[in-house]
Amino acid sequence: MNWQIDVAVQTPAHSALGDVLSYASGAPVTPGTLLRVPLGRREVLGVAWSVRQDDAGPAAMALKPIAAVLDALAPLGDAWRDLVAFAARYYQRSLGEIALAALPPQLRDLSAVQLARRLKRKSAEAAASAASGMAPSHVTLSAEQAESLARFEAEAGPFLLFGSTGSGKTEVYLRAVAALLAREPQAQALVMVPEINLTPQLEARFKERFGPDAVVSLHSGMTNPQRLASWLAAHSGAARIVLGTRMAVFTSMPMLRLIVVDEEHDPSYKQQEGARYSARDLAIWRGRRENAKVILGSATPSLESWHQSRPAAGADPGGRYVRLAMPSRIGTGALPKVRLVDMNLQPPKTVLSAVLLDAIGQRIARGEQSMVFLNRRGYAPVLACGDCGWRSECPHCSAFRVFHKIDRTLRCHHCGFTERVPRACPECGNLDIAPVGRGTERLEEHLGELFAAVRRPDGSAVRIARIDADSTRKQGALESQLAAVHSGEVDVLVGTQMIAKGHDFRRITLVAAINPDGALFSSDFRAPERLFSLLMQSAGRAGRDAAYVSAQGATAEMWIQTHHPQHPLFAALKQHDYPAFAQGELEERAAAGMPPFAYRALLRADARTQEAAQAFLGAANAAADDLPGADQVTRYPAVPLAIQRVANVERAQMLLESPSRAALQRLLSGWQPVLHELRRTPEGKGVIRWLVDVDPHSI
DNA sequence: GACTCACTGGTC
DNA sequence: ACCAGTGAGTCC
Repeated sequence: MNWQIDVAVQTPAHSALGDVLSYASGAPVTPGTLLRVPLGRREVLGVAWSVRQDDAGPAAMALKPIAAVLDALAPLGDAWRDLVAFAARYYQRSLGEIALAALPPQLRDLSAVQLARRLKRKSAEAAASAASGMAPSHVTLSAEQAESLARFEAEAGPFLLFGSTGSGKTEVYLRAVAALLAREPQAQALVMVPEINLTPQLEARFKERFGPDAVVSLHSGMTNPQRLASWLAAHSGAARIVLGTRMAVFTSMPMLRLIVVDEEHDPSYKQQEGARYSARDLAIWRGRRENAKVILGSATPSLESWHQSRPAAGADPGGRYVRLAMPSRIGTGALPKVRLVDMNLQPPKTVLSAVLLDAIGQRIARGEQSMVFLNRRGYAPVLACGDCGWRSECPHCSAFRVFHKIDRTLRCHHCGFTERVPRACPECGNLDIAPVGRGTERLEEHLGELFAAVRRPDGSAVRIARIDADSTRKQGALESQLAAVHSGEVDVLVGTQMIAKGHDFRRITLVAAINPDGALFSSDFRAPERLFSLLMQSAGRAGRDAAYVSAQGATAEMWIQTHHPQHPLFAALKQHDYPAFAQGELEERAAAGMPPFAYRALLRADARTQEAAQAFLGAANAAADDLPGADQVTRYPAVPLAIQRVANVERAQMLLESPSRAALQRLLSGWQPVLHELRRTPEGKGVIRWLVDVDPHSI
């Protein structure tokens, strides 16, 4: 008896190979089973996708036999394979690429025997550790929380939990999970957060409530053995709750019944390399496929989710999501007062306005903390020569290298190229080369000078700290720096948006955005949305500890320095009025035919020269004319990327746009084989790679 | 995408 | 003679 097994292995979408490779087997294999198969002269991990009896037909080609069956592990379920297949189709990647990326990396290196041994050890450990029970919650729910939970239990969803910072969204997640686990003894829940940094505090809260054995984490900051252990626990059903970043959306969870996507608006949910999937959108799809309820939570939802959760009105039947609103902050702490500083009224080149400095000074005098953020790390974004006009360009990229004063380097933030700062101008030898503009390092230094003479209530010197990607590079650095802020060792905290996300700084009563204007008139249509969300989140950092704030008699404040104080974005922000902001943005998007009222995709080409990249895109554009769906898709001409060259690779892209998602999908799938062919033509010469980005985040 | 292999140019 | 680095071709 002979069987033909079609296997998903890691092959890219742009290879001439099909989605699956066929192998011979003397015995049938359940689809979803992990296998080791020969591929060229190596042996790789694969997933059995489909199985056919192969007795009748003459062997068209001699198939290689399967090398090993990893049958110690339960096969991956139909639902998991459907999710992988959907993601591969929708995001224009190969089945194998998605499937293998969705499995823990260490599985690739284990033989059948090693895996079996490992599983045996795991099950012995599981039997030894006594099942730990749930700790009941001692928190009393607010009326809004109770109402949201009641509707969550009564309706099917998907749900958008629109709750302002401090409204207690996490408690709603915990209760929803607790109710599920109590009701169904096998059920599992998946909880996603945008950043690795946010997993430890969430993990602590979940473990406290559900016991340490019920909860596992899954994110790229873990070691391979840790990831494998978590994945196996999820796959076997032993772990009731999986916490993770976007990659966790693919975790095999046989009894998945609930998916939470916290801070669903966060751009981190969109993978930006390899398969460019949106974990939030896949969570919705997966929830529907597996009959799991989905909660998207945010204080500033993505406009897509906001629009999708609009209530019915007149002829409009409304969106597909159920909107649950929790507008109030828990406790007595009011939302912080938003104060705009009109920088047009300040002396030219002012970095920190006198009024803001005064406000920070008052906080210091009262022993309170302030947080100042600037979205640019390093000392200065450019180093320039005053004589000859030399500037610190990166030789490999079309970008400036950033001056880092701490280690006296010029670093390219795009390709990593680093050199020591030259003593004199490399062009003309002039010794007078100077930093232009400012980053967090310089801001930290500047604040230090301004407050050098100021004393804290106990007479000691003012302490200023900085948190950004540079200061937290070392393992555990972020934790220790956060701890220093919490313990009150810091008076003024300087940082990038890293400090605006999620972390509770209870004793901070002032938050300031120094220079957020760039996003107001950016060519990226999502920039205002991101800015609003960032400012709202930052404001949410202030005065979270109501008791502390009122005991101090202080009012929490959010300060914004801007040259455009009349901008409607700030008007909405002052009122903490996300709905007003969203309505304005959505009206603009509808008028301009932009997402969520249109669907988009990008085709990008990387090549040795810009001409080669554009020639490829031009040929691709011409070849798309007659494809199905083309009549409903607008194709824009190829343009260089904003940062045209990175690491000596020239980049160009073209935008596709359609009011119909289906038409766009049809065009893209018809295009795929054409693009493969193109690489072999003269127009494909010099193209290093091409890629399709469906629902791109920035263009 | 990951790998191998054949080929290049550099060095001892 | 030996290698690191690179480009082209293969993978059921």
